[in-house]
Amino acid sequence: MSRRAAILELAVLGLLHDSPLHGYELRKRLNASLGAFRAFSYGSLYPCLKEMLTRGWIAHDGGGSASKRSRIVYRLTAEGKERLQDLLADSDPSAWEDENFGARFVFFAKTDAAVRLRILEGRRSRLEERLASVRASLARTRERLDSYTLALAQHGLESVEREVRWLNELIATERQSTTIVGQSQLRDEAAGPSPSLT
Amino acid sequence: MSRRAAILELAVLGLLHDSPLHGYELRKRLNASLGAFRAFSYGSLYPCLKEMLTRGWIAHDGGGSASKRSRIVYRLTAEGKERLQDLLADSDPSAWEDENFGARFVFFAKTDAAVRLRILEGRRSRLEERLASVRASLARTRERLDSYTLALAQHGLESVEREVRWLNELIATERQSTTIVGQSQLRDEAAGPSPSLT
DNA sequence: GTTAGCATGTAAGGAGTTACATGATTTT
DNA sequence: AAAATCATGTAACTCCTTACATGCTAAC
Repeated sequence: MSRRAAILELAVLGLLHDSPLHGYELRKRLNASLGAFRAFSYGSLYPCLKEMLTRGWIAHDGGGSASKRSRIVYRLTAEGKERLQDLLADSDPSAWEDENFGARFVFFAKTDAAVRLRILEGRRSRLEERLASVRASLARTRERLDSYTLALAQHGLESVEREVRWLNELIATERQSTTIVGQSQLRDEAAGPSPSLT
Repeated sequence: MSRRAAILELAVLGLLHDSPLHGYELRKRLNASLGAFRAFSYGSLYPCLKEMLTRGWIAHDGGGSASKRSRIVYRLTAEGKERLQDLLADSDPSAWEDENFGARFVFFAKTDAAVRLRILEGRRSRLEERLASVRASLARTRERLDSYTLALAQHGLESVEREVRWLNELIATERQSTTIVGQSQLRDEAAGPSPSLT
């Protein structure tokens, strides 16, 4: 049974939400979208597709008699769409970690403003916890550290601070859109709020 | 047998290079040093210690008769020190990936300038490859992407660019130290070159 | 004297990769 | 017609976590 890695399942559902795809192509897009934080091999993708098929999240045209074999094109079912929303909305504490947040963010345009806001805020508070704990541990051990370890810690801190500022901008933009447009903006998904990115 | 994860072995050798430690304490320091990119549980640490013991990289005082049990304090052997240098110097392509680079950088002060420089340059060229491939894929697909995916890609690119600049500074500093002091600077390890970090 | 934290260890299992096996289709 | 690359799939193996089992030692 093997409780499938949420991240791979999420990514497959997200990609198939746009258009039907076969495994080989799916894997290329997977590693293009998630490329920065994660890569998957066929050895994990194909078994995952198999299981998602039995669960009913996805389907393929097995209808035709002796149709062209080779490519097996999967598409999302209605249950699969629901499942995608559930996965995106799920706020298990691990959802704020680097990889899981990244995977959710990639498919942001496929969910609604309330969920987006919750994810962004969850991520931000996760990063702020991390900042606090790193700063504390740095204050405790600063004297004992060589300059390389210090330089790494410093660079790490600044990266996290940068991400927090980025999240602040995104959150501000989301709130504006929500306030002005109200609930019914679930329709203008494809465009998104276009936050400033300088 | 299980070809042990280089990263855990490296970290243990690096920590014991400073002072003898027992497993429990080792794990705390491990997750403090590597904290940002990696965490280990006892379930991987203790078996690793056991194997490193049989390989002769580390040793513990089994000499005393019925000495205080409970804590088992490990120290680095001469072979262990060599092994640490080998691991730090090893330039397997995977050595430039995030986690592996981080682990090497943490123990930079424990190796010599030539190795440091090679690692920094290896990491930089790895990042430049990544930049090139992300930029290429972005150029190809820019039109098809929603603004969220674009924002994430943009933020990711800027993070990598920032790290490249950071590496450039470190490399420049290393080169200066090497040129001025020559080979014999292996002695002033503990201090390090103190690059500017603004 | 009992709770909390220190300290060591192991067995089962999860999540994924590598390497292999196989065949179709396109390119040269 | 050979070589490359598209396409699917599986078995073995790696690395690590979780959960458990066990006892010591300090604090209240």
